[in-house]
Amino acid sequence: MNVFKEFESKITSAIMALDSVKAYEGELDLSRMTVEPPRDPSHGDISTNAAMMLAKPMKSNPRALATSISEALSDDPMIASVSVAGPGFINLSLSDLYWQNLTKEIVEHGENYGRNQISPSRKVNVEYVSANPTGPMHVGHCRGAVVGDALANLLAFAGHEVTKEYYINDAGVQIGVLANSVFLRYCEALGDDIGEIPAGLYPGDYLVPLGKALADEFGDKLKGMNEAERQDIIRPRAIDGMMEMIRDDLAALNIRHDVFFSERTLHADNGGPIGSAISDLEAKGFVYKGTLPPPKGQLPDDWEDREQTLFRSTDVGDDLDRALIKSDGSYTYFAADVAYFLDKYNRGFDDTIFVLGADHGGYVKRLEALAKAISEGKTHLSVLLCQLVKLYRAGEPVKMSKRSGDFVTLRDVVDEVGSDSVRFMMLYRKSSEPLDFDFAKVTEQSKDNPVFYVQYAHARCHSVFRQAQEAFADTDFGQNELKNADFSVLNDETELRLIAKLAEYPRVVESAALAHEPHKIAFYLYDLASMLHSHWNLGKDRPELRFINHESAIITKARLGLVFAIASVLRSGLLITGTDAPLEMR
RNA sequence: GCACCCGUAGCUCAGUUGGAUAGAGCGCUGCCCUCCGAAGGCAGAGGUCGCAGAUUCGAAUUCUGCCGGGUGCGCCA
Repeated sequence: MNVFKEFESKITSAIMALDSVKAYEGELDLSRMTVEPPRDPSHGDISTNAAMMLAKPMKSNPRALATSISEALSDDPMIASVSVAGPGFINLSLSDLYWQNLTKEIVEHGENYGRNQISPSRKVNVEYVSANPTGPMHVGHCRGAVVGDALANLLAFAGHEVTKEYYINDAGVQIGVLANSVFLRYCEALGDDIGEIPAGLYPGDYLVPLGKALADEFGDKLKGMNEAERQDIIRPRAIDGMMEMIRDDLAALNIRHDVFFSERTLHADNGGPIGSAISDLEAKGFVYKGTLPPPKGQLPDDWEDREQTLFRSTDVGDDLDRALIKSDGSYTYFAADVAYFLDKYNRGFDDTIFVLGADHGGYVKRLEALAKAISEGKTHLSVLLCQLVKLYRAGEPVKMSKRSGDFVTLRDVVDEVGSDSVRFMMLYRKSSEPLDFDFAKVTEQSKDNPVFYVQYAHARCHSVFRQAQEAFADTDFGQNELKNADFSVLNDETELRLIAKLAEYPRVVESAALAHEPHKIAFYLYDLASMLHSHWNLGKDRPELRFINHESAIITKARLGLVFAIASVLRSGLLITGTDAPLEMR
């Protein structure tokens, strides 16, 4: 179903059948051979570098080799013409029949066209968001959330078995701070005048309901307890409350995780899971006691050498060894990560992907080192770093201060501009590229707003169906009927180019999945939408090309098949990005 | 000081993993609605792919060194 793979194997067997190639049996490496659409459509439908690549090891002239390969290919009825161009490219033009048959196939598969491009399927864990459960989600979390979710959708569509995971950082000192902040709100709910929220505690109003709930449940009993006792009561309730809020925020962005993994569970039994994870590392020879060198730049004032339990991560690619146990004997945050990764590894994931913000860039090498050390190279860990987002309102940067809850929450943004706009905008850029997000622009209904443009194309397709049904009241334009349309009437150059664009979709899915680049889907959708709009307008100059041909149900049916195919791919891609594919725009 | 990310049209960005004459949107100029949704389309102008070397049939893409911008950098989480 992937055109390029199909012709790759045709080309490969044509090459292997050449006498001049047989002489080199087993010596030629075809792994660098490409079979792809040429940049310039005038060069045909498919281009390959095969001859240029093989010329050197065969001590042959690339153009001569290309000529003999193309002669071998020219018998194929699906190939309309073969030509040799430039330094030795072989360009193929496919026959109309090939594209017509492909249209039928796409109609048959509908939204599943392009699915399962990658085999064998792998078991993949994508961890994303993992915001601290101390408050509502911040805009800063937005990009990683969307990119992670779309990446997970993409990998699943491409054929992997994907788990969407959220790591709850519910074990650090920030949870103690959270509990104390909630306690203050509890006192407030009991009628105390709490005045200004002291520095160091979370000031947000979102804690007020939690304080009230505690007052309802416990009356004033908590006041009589010491801090440790009441923390034991408040912490789990506070964390649950925060996670409930975060889940709501995520749901507003159309995000649902499969697994919420709690850091606390790693600290159970006096940190048993962490202890045994460290023992595991130790058994593999990666743990020692020692001191770390001071940082190279300016020396912190309170710097002192301390002997600690360290992970020899420099043996597996890190810049510095990493501390596992603090000087007071407790575990570092990273130690919990060791146990967490071991847990994932034991759950059998072939790939472990972390989607992190650019401010976590310094963390990448130690995670990669961790995976190498624990799995001894058997599992693959990768980190997708998302660069920061700058907010603008009508061209002016939005000021944000963390003080007194004066930050922009994810919910504020979603409520103002809508989930679809947020998601698509976050995906309409390579994640390694910083992103400017302008409130005014993303609500605009114009070409400048890509999500609108793509959704409009999808709605337009369905508008054609509505119109066609009016024109041909007695004709069934359902999927089962359309797939049996006579596609031989799709023979205009512009129609065939549109089909050729659809033919690229599986390839785009594959390469986006392999490279962990969900933005490629968004860009492809934009291109496809653009071609649809363009073809639509062509119907003004050339009425005979309109989708609906009032003289002929046969032509209309075939063209509606094409429209159906386009709408299916648009919808399929929009589903990966996690945005809606509306039937009409209002 | 070190690590990671980024320098492509006036602006915001793509660039099929090393391919042919480097593309799109915005902005600018000029066109297209008696006609399936003009919320759209067509055409034009606009480039030393940060700089300098290296690798090869071939480099925006790979390597090295600079320049410029961003993010981090001992037990935080």
